[in-house]
Amino acid sequence: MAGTKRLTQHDIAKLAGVSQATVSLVLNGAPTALARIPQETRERVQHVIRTTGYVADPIARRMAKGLNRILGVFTYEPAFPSAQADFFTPFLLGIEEEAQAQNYDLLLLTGAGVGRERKIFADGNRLRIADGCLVLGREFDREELKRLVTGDYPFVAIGRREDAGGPVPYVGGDYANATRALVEKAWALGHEKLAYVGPSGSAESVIDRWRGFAEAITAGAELVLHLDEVGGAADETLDAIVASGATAVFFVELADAVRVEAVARARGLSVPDDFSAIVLGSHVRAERSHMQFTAFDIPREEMGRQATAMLVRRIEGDAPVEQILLTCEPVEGQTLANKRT
Amino acid sequence: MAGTKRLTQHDIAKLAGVSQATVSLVLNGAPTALARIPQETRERVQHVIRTTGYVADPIARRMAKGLNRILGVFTYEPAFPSAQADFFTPFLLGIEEEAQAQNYDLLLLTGAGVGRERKIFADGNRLRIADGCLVLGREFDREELKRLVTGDYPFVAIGRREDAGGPVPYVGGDYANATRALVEKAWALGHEKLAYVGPSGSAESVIDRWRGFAEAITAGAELVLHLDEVGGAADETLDAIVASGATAVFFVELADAVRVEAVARARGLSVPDDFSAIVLGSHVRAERSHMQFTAFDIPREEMGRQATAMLVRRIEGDAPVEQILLTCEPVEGQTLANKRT
DNA sequence: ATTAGCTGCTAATACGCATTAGCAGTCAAG
DNA sequence: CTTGACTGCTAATGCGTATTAGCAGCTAAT
Repeated sequence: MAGTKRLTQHDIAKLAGVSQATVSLVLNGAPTALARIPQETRERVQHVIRTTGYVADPIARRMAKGLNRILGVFTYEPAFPSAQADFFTPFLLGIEEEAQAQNYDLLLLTGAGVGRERKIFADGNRLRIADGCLVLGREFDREELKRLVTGDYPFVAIGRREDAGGPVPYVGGDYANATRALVEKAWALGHEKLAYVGPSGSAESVIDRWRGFAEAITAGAELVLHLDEVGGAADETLDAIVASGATAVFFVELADAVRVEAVARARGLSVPDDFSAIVLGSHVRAERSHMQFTAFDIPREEMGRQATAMLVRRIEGDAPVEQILLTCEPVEGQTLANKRT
Repeated sequence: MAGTKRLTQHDIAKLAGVSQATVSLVLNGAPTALARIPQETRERVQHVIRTTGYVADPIARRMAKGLNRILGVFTYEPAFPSAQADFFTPFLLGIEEEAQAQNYDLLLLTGAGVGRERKIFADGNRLRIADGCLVLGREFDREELKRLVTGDYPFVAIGRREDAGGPVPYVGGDYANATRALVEKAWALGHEKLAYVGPSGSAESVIDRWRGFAEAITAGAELVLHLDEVGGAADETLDAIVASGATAVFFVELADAVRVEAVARARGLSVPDDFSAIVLGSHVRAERSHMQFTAFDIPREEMGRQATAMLVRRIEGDAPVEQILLTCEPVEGQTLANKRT
């Protein structure tokens, strides 16, 4: 490994019989400056560069210029490990695509620490290696977010975020309207007694769903059951649903829907004949379940792409704070019955 | 975005009433040097650092020290886009895990260029930002590989690679022996006429499988059919298999096996009753196929982990070239029949 | 013949940090 | 009271590049 020293512009300069500054100018001088270097000299320098295979050290470049075409990606949970893999992958897909299109590389902020919880500002703030960063995760640390907002470091959140000492630039999914649309659809199909399985607080994504649900329900339908805690025994959840007389059940988590449906089937109940089930979101590998739930689609790749584009805008153009919510199209599915027929 | 200028050690120094050098020493001076700075001064500096939230610029750090705890990950194909996603993800999973354990961040080398083929040495060699890099992909550019081997930049390939101007450090899967084991198992179960569907050349991974197969077959079995081209019409492949009288067919690609089996079933033939099918490798989402093929397992995550560990060894310790082949355990499956009973 | 303007370059500096040599002061031993 | 060792720091330098100011030589215009 210890071997040939890395070539520098100085070496090239000596070989070409010019100064280091000239080499730098030949490589990437402004047109006005380049105009003052005759073709002949330029070719001499280029030739040396080509034959030696010299490439500028990006670190030094960044040192001098202040930018290095790297985007940081910070995830509050490890990006790949199995459980999460399906959650982050679609985002990363879009991010990588757009980063490539914009000619940026990606720095996955990983090291934050084994076992300990991940913090953006934890260690030597390796973040600053990147020109800006994307932040993703189900729940954000509000203190850190505040610090980001107040600071002068370009970043974009994936997923809507409440103001934190100022507006947060983000690209999110419009869960509220998507949820509302599903509620209204259920109402249109004759469902008047509704149940909601999932929390209504904490993370923005959860709040938005509940808000969309709550706003739509004032239109006439009735909320006959709201189970806040998730992941509880599917048995009990089903009991509660049956007891409530709900005809349509809205699940925040696909997993809950899957378990409840399984238990229902085991008891001889049928979805959607005995009650309809609607899932508020799409989940990768949903196809594993043999049942196609009525739901809405979260355009994760597109969110990644747009967030990346927004970040680049902020880095390069000093653009103002933007907040984008992407439409989540409904997914037909087979679990929402028509009560009117 | 335009806002407070980034803090530097100089600012801290002024605030604490010391020199920049002292700040640097307090932050990360060698014990011997630290011993010469009294507790009181150290605390004063630390206090300023804490209250201002200063963090050292990693770029400048790297500039001065030469290392920055970043590992590059170069993929010859885009890492996430759907088709490839399942191929790279398991590797990345292992890589991220180990990188985190070793406290390194990951730089995904992306930007190489839209549309054009990806080259390690393409652009401004952004590679050098990282302290070393992992290279993955089905097929490598041999010229580039040679340049890497000859150069003094630490790297590790994932997957076995032939010498390229010198031995290539890698962590791969032992496909040859895994293949041999499956052939011998088939032989032990009474299969004497074998078919091989898949290429025998080009990429190392393909060569190894064929080598393992060819070596095992000398033991007595007979190769009655070798279809080199893959992805051909499954119909014709099946015709050839049937005509050859082979009792066990080895597939390099799972996809081929799946298609052939489907066509066979459509014709009223059964795997493994009419002929056995063995797949030389494991594939993510293999579970999608309802048939569990007899195969061997490729420990992709472990490969990622070990490659990362090896790379860190090379970066930090100037370790010699290592070449590791991980054992690929056989997967029982239901497609290899016993002919002896 | 002076000036103005152009050409073809180079010297010098900044970027933020790590590191080394060494300075000024104190204190104890000889 | 000189020497040496030790303490508590700082000045200076280098890392490899980008960038700006400007120098020397020449030509053409006044």
